[in-house]
Amino acid sequence: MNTNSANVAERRLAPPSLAISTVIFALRPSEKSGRPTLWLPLVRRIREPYKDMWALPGGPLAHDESLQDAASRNLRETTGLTPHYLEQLYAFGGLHRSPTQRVVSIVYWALVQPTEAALADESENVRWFRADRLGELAFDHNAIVDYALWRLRNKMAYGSIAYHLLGEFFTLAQVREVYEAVLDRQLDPANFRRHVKATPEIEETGEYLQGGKHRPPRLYRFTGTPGLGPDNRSTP
Amino acid sequence: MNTNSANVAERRLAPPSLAISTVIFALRPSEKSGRPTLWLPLVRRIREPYKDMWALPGGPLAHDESLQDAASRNLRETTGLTPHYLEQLYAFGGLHRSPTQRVVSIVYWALVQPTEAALADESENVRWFRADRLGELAFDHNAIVDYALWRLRNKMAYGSIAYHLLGEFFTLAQVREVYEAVLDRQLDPANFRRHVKATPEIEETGEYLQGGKHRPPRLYRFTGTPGLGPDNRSTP
DNA sequence: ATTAGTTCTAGTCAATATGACTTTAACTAA
DNA sequence: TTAGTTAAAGTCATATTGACTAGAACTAAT
Repeated sequence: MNTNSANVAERRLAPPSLAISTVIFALRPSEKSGRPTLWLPLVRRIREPYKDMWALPGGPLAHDESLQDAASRNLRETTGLTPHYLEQLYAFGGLHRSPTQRVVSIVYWALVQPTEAALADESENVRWFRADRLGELAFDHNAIVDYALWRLRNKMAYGSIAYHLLGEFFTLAQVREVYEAVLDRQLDPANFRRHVKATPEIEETGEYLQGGKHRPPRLYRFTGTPGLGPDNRSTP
Repeated sequence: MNTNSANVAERRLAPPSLAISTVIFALRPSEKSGRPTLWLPLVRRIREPYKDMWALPGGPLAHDESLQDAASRNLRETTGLTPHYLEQLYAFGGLHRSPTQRVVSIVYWALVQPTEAALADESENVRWFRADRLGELAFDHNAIVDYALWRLRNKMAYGSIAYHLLGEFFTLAQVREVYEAVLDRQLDPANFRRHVKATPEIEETGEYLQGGKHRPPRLYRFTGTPGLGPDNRSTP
């Protein structure tokens, strides 16, 4: 608690510093049920404030990169991932987000495919957590993740965002599992199937997924693009 | 065009500067038809770059105010308005938004009621424009306004945002006019009425609007709150 | 005072979308 | 061959939506 008057004076003079952070979602099989669940990677803080606590990956904005590039680079540096979906979440700028200085964080959120997520770097200081079992994070990062989850559920209910959490080919049951994992409720398989098949961006392939102990399901492919925002183009 | 090497070196060293801007929407009667139309206030730039061009109201972020407070203050200082609705739009951080330095702008958008908007300060350097007839603005502000309009239309199609552009009491026809102005298409009065009357946040008053040359319409009141985001709470 | 003109308001009706449910198909494992 | 499993298609009742009709309630003109 060394908030002496010199520090306060310094803080008042210095402009707010700008940081970029990312919330990265991927599906991984739950340890117990084996069903897909939402996970996200966090990094351990190695210095004060909040030393040793888990936090969202993030860092400063380089002078020669756009916000989106900074988020993308950041994500690659900490986890080795290249996301299929990356969008701005929100700019967080409350006065007391960090105890030592005023920080404005522009936060992005990303979706990565499970094959990629499985290869992601994990180490002493980078670890994946279930999105619904995070514990207490550094700064206001719990609130940020909550908001990202809320946005994800919202987009899921409408747009065709679920496909960015899947690989190139998938069965309709897999799509349903994504929805069930994110929205956290069961969906009627027959009605869900009817709904998805009415989406023009979903294309039948001639292939079937073999290996199950039941009738082999047809494989589909997603032909749509992410939405359209001001930068990359997206956000309803 | 004085981008000499000294300037470039300076720019590379300096961290990106942070600014807050606002897109302020209000309804005003169209000059020709008299029907309500979307307008927004712009300020004339009094220095380079883009000297004498029109731009969104904006300014720096003070050290002791939140992003939302900064937007709110900014809006009050340039137009004298206190909006009923204020929400973060997007953080714009492209590399070449400003020719002289790297600027990251966190942009808010606001809705004000027509009674207020009518009282808004207007001067040599502050003027209201029809949202669909802006001409060329400074920086990337045309793109920002376009995006704000897109977001407004999106929210309008779903949520109960239209009421923040109206006064405390309104007729169902007035609500429909707001939708028609923003979405730019005609709506069936009877069906629209059925839709709005199914909204629980809309409350009948015992009053009727007199003075028209036809059957006097009932007045209604909006009892809902803005949505819920991370700060103020909002954004689907 | 009557009538025409206007918008408000409450309905009808058909088409479409949605949720709950049933049935048949196609595979594996015993 | 049969039981078990999920895929896939279809049924049916209900809810929502768009297009439309008709009476109610006012003003303005005749």
